[in-house]
Amino acid sequence: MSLRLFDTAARELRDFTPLVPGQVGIYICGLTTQSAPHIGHVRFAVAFDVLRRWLEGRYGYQVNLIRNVTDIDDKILAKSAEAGEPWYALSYRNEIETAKALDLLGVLPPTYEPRATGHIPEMVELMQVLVEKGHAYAAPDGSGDVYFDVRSFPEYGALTHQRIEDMAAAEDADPRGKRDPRDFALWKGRKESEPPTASWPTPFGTGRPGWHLECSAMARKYLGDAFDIHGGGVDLRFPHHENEQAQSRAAGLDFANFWLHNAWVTVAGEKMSKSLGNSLVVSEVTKVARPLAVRYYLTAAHYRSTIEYHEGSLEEADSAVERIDGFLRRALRSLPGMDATPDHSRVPEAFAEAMDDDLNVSGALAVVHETVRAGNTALDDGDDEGVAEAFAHVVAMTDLLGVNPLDPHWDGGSANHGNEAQLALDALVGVQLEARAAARAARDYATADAIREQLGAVGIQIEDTASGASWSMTRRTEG
RNA sequence: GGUGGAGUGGCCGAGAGGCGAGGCAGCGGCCUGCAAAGCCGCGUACACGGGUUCAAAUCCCGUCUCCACCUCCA
Repeated sequence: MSLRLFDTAARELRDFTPLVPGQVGIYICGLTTQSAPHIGHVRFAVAFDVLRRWLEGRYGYQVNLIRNVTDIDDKILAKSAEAGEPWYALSYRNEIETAKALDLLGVLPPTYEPRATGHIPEMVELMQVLVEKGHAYAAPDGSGDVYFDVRSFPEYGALTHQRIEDMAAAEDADPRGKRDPRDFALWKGRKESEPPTASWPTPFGTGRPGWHLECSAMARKYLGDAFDIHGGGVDLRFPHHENEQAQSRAAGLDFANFWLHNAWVTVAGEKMSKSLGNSLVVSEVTKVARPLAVRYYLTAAHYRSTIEYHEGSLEEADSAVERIDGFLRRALRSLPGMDATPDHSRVPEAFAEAMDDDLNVSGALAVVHETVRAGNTALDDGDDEGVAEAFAHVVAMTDLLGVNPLDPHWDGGSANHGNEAQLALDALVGVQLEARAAARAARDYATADAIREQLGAVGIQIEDTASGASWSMTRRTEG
C-alpha cells in the first residue's frame, strides 16, 4: 500500500514517490495579504496540513514545506491607496492576521514562509535566463514591463490542457506592448501613480514583480530545480500555475512533479464572496465555535470536494468533535494511567487505506467514529483492553488529521488540568458536586437538580457516571 | 466559445457494477430519580430519460440544472 495522489496535470491518480528518498519538497501558494482571511481562504492551508501530517506521521518523510506570502500586488496597492496607508503596512498587518488564524486552526507552521518582495534578485535572475533563451522580452513601448512569450513555448497550456487559441487575453497590461495578447507579465514597470516604495531597480528597469514569477523563483531557491508537490486552490490552476510552470520549464527547470488543487468553501452553492465572507473571517468564527470545531469542519470533506457552508455547519462539526472528545475524556477517567501521546504507528488499516487513497479524509473519519463507538462500548463493558486500544487509535488518527482534542494546542478544550485557575475551578465545582451527591443520597432531587441547573447556567455541564459525577465546560457555540 | 468540476436520504458528506461509509438532526428503546452522555434499533437516497447487464447510484447514450477558471480571487 502506498500513497496515491491526484495530479492535476496528469488528470489522474499517481503513486507518490519522493524525488529524493525520504524527503519531500512541497510548495504551496499562500495568501495574498490584502485582507483578513475568512474560512474559505484558509481551507488550502488545512488541506495541505493534513497532507503534511500524513507524509511525516505515516511515512516518516522529512517535509520541506514552503508557503509563500504574496505581499505585493495590484489589489494591495489599490486598497492601501484608498485607505491612505502604506501598502507594506496593510500587507504586513494582514500577514500577521493570517498567521494567527492558521495557528488558531492548528495548521503547523511551514518550514519557511518567503515573501515575494524579499526575492527580487532571484526573479531577475530567472528573467534573464528566459530572455536569453528567447522566451521573454522587454516591452518595446518603454513601459518597463517584461513579458513571457507564450508562442515561444510549445508546452504552454499543458497543465490545464488548453490551447493558446482558445484562451482569452490577459488584461493586466497594455496589450500594445505584447507580441501576443496571451503573453503575461513577468515584471511590471513602475507607473507614476504607484508609490516609490513599491518598486525595485533591475536591469530591465524599475518596477515590481508580476504575480507568477515570485513562485517560480522562490520554489527554485528553497526546493531546487525539481520538487515533489505544488499545491494551491483550484482557481490558481490558470493562469497562475500554468504560467509558473511555463516560466520554470522554459528556463530549463523540471519544476513540480505533482500538482494538487483544493476546492472551495461555498455558500448556497457559490464561491464565498467578499460580502458573505465578512462574517466568516476566522477571527470572528472562532469566537462562536471553538477553533477545534472549525478545524474539523474544514478538514472533514475531501480536499477536492467543495464544502458547503450553511447556518449550523459549525455547530454540527462541534457535535461531532464533542463525540470524539467525550470518548477520550471518559476513557482517560476510566484508565487514568494511559499515555495520551500520539503514536502515529497505531492506526487501523482501514484508516491508512483511506488516507493513502488521495487523502480520503471522509473515509478516514468514518473509521475514527467507528473506533469511538467501539471504545464507548468497551467502556460500558468494562473492557479495559478494548478501551486502551480504541483510545490509542483515536488519538493517533485524530492527531494525523490535526483534530486531536487532547492536543495541548487546543488547551482548555478537554484536558481540564494544568493551570491554577483550572485547579481552583475544579475544587469549587467539586464542592458543589459533593453537595449534590449528598442531596441525591437523601433523595432530595429538588436540591440536586437546582445545583445542576446553577452550574449549567454558568456553562458547566454535569454528567453522572458509575464512578460519580464529572463536569466539563459546555461548548461555546451558543454565543 | 475553451477548460475543469458537480447533482446522493431532513442537512453535511463518502463511495463507485451486487452486501445502504460516517457525522448532524429526528423517532423508538435500554440505562438514569430525572437529565446528560453512551449503547441498540429505525431511513428503502443517489438530477431526468433511455440502454447494457442475472444485477447500475456506480458502465454507455442523450437531456436538464448548477458551479468554477479563462478578470492578480484559496
